[in-house]
Amino acid sequence: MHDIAAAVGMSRGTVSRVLNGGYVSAEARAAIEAAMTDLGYVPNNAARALKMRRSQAVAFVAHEPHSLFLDDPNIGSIMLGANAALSLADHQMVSLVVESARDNERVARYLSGGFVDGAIVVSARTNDPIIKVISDLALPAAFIGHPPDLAQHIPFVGIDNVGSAVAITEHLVSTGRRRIGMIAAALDRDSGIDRLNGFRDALGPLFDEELIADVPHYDYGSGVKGMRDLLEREPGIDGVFAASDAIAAGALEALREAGRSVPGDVGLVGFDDSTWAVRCQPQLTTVHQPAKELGSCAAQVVLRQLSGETVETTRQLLPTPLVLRDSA
Amino acid sequence: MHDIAAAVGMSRGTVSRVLNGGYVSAEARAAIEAAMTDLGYVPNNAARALKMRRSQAVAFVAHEPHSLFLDDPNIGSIMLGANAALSLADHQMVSLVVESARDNERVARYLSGGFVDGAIVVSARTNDPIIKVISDLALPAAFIGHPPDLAQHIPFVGIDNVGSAVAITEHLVSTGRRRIGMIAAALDRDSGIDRLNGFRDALGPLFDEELIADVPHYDYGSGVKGMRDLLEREPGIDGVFAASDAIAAGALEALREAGRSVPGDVGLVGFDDSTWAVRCQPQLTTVHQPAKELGSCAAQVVLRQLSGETVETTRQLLPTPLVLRDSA
DNA sequence: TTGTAGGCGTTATCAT
DNA sequence: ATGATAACGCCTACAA
Repeated sequence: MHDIAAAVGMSRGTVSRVLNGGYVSAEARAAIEAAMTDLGYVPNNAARALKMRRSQAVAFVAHEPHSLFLDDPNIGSIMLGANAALSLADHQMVSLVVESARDNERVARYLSGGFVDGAIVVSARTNDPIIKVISDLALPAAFIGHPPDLAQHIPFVGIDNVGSAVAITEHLVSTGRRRIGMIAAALDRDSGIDRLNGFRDALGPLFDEELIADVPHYDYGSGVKGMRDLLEREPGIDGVFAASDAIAAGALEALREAGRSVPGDVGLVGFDDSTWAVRCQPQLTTVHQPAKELGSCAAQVVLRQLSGETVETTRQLLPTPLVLRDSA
Repeated sequence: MHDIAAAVGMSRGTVSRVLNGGYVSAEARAAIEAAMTDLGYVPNNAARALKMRRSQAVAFVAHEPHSLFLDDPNIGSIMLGANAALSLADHQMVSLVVESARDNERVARYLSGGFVDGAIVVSARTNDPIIKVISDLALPAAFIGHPPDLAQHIPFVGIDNVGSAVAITEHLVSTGRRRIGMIAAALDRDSGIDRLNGFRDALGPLFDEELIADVPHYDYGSGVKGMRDLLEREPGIDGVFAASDAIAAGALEALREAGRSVPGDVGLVGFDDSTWAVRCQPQLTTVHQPAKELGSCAAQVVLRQLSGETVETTRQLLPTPLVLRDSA
């Protein structure tokens, strides 16, 4: 900027003013703009951020992306939704991946360093350093997936896993199934626990502890393993709630190899309404998870905080309509 | 930093030295560190970046992520590979999504603003502003997926699409197939064109223009559409090269609905060796694409430039071994 | 309408 | 071993 001010023989103040839209004469503006393209001037965001205490950037922090990226199509949609909303508000979304302890540490530093004005955090764990940093710095933030239990004041946007599980299970019952099992996944996260609880609640007296297969992840492999397990324990099983569509797809495979037809012999339902659901044969009846909306909603929440609004609803649940297809 | 210097009655210079490891007495260091945790000091990266002209951050720019995230599992693996490599070198990967013209513009500004020291760019198009920015600023960079045609000096890491296509096609021929078609995708990108060219080369006199189905994207839906098309044009088809595993999975579906067995009636091969390949029934014979390595390799290239090394090999191809499974 | 000057939080070069 | 002090590139009163 110094050089361009010198080039046109004016002060840097004036140059700054054409950048930020202050009072400047038409001719001065023209000359300066000419010089800018001429000398290939590019504003330095780092300097601007330092002075303004604003970077116009918002972080999107994704935990455990390994499994998420590969088998859960949601994270991509959530990102896209968030990016679209931030983009509209002229903010840059920068997404940070935390896979290792080292990452966790570094990302925490990054968040507190003035490079971002706020953060969207998906599926953080209870004791993540990230949570502490955000809380300590009062960094405008929104959580997706896990409510941040040790920082109740941080806004959270998610879905009602219990209610959704109840609804889909009731659908299974309404189709006449009586020996209904569940492939429950990720019981170390509350989405997993909630879905199981919803299932149990909805079934009431029909619930049988023996018909729960407990698998680690929301992925295809876990689905085939879980279904085989269930079939072995109860050959007469006639309904299955898979904790995710990917799991349901795996279950479908296991059912096929066992010679069971779907939905003839057994009714099968999933969760997510991801691309899996329509790839399967038969297509899956499932719970629609509004991934894109989750992302854009979280972005809005952060943006509102940034613009000084105090966010009132600290805990926001998006609707998850049932999608009835062919598998049950 | 000012406050903590004041708190211990020392100059900010000394405080800075304990941060960066200069000469400082044990007692001074102890006092300062105590004050730091006490006052909850967090270093300001923006200021440091301004002074050092180094942010310790590298951008990961993903184009057209919509289709990539949803149907091409590669982008996730590439990201993870890049992140791992950068993480090891204590650099923060920040990934930027460009979906709209607006995004493109904003990302270009972001790249030139001093927030990042370099960039990894995946599947850029010829006339992306990004390319110009990188070239103009001489920003250390590496491209993945598309060689940056109008900036030949920017390093590129990728795979040999032509060679890989030749190899997998020859395998198809070696299994005795004679009426071999291809579901060719993304013919507006050079990966798409190269795969088609490899197919044509390998087939020689066996090549028949009529047996090429041209579909827009590397996704499942395109696969079923493409295969139906092929079956209609040539019911006697006995071999198919799908331009990606997702396409092959779709083709499998179309073949099943047409009552053709794989690999009995028709041999089918894919490309990518993504999770699709092992989910299918039968599992796919395909070309292994080293997604993770692509990412880490690109990261290394950028890191080398950052450490002052002049990168010699500006164009680097990673090996793509054939993976023989059950579909051909 | 334009120039001047101070400061945002760091690091680095001098002295001391 | 430590303290001044001058940048880094930008914005913004305040003055002119």
